Amino acid sequence: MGERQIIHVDVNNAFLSWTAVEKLKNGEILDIRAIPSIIGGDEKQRRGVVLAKSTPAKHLGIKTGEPIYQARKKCPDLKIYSGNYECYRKYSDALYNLISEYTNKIERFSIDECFVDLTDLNQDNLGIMNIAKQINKRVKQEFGFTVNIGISNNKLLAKMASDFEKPDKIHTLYKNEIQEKMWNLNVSELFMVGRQTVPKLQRIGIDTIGDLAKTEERYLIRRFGKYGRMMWEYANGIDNQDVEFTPTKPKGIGNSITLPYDVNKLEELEKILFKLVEQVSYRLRKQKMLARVVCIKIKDKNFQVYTHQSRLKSDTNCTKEIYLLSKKILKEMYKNEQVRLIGVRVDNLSEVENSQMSIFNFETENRQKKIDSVIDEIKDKYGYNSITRASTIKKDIK
DNA sequence: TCTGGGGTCCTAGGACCC
DNA sequence: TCTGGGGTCCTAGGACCC
Repeated sequence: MGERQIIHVDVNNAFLSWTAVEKLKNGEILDIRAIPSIIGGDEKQRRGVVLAKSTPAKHLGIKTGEPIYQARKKCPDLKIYSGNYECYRKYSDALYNLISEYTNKIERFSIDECFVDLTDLNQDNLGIMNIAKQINKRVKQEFGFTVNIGISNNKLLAKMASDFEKPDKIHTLYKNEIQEKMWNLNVSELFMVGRQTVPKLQRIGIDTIGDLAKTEERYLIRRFGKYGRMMWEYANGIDNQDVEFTPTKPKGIGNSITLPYDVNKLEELEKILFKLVEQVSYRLRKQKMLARVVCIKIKDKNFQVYTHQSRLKSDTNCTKEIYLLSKKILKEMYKNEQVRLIGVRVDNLSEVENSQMSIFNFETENRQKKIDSVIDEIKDKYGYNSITRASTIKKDIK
């Protein structure tokens, strides 16, 4: 069995670039990629974090995920734009369709990243490089945004390679290049080594990816468990995971919201919770899936997060049933704190086909099912917000 | 006007069973 | 009668990713 040929395609500053392209298409003169600018959430709604930044903004030290007010301190005349998920979806699909012309073995890793297995094309390294160049060039010409492409024989190395110098670059990271191109990097650059782990590694004398690679594997396993093994393998460029090109079913579906102001009334939280449940169960039905576990998350005004979960009596995707359990969990866990964020997620999902309906609530479930499907149809036809349950209309939040 | 939202995976501890 | 040990399931929390 020969080596696989895998590339990782990563859109440069995706949300920001896509917004820039859309603006240019709509006749604006200014290319926001050329000035210090960010895509950010709504500060009035208390969602003011940096979601994407331009290269000039990056050079001023602005980081993704940081509060906008902090970014503004670094650059007082920073231009801030809001996001538009539908627009992102459009460009993401366009990119995906372009790559589909080469192979269908594409794993959509996120809205702006994908892995592509090009092994079946029977190309040597040079041939793969030429395909990468073609994709890179075509995306730029046909859509107006740029991508980085990483090339290697497994996903991890391809992803690491696409993260090298940006934007609009192609890099290889074959096994024989690991030492030269990857080992000198700071260990924080390694995929899956995050903020919490870096200081732990530094404390035991590991600063670079090379340091990690040369550390005894058994020692890392003893210290970090499974995660230690993974880090060691990644540092050594070992990764056997396949490109998952058949879309996989979700393991869980959640919806949470940071509230514009802190809330400490149970009835008010319940109303918000209903909206969240309505959306979660709608998406669950769209996936033709059933849930077994409901989990409620609360973040209080001090950013303390806690969760409580409970099992449903039987698998369901019925809005009312999921809501009734959600409400019960919330009531049990709620200690009258000031709530900043509330969320609900369903877990332990299964496909609708292999489900059993509980005999005991067959009748009520049947009636609820009809209500759900009628509401779903209206939502599909006239838009998600065209209809909601009467109880939530009466006293709208806010 | 200070810190989003959607995911996946892992771990630790307790309950329970044989 | 001073109290093993393996296994599974469940819950809460936390790490990481984009």
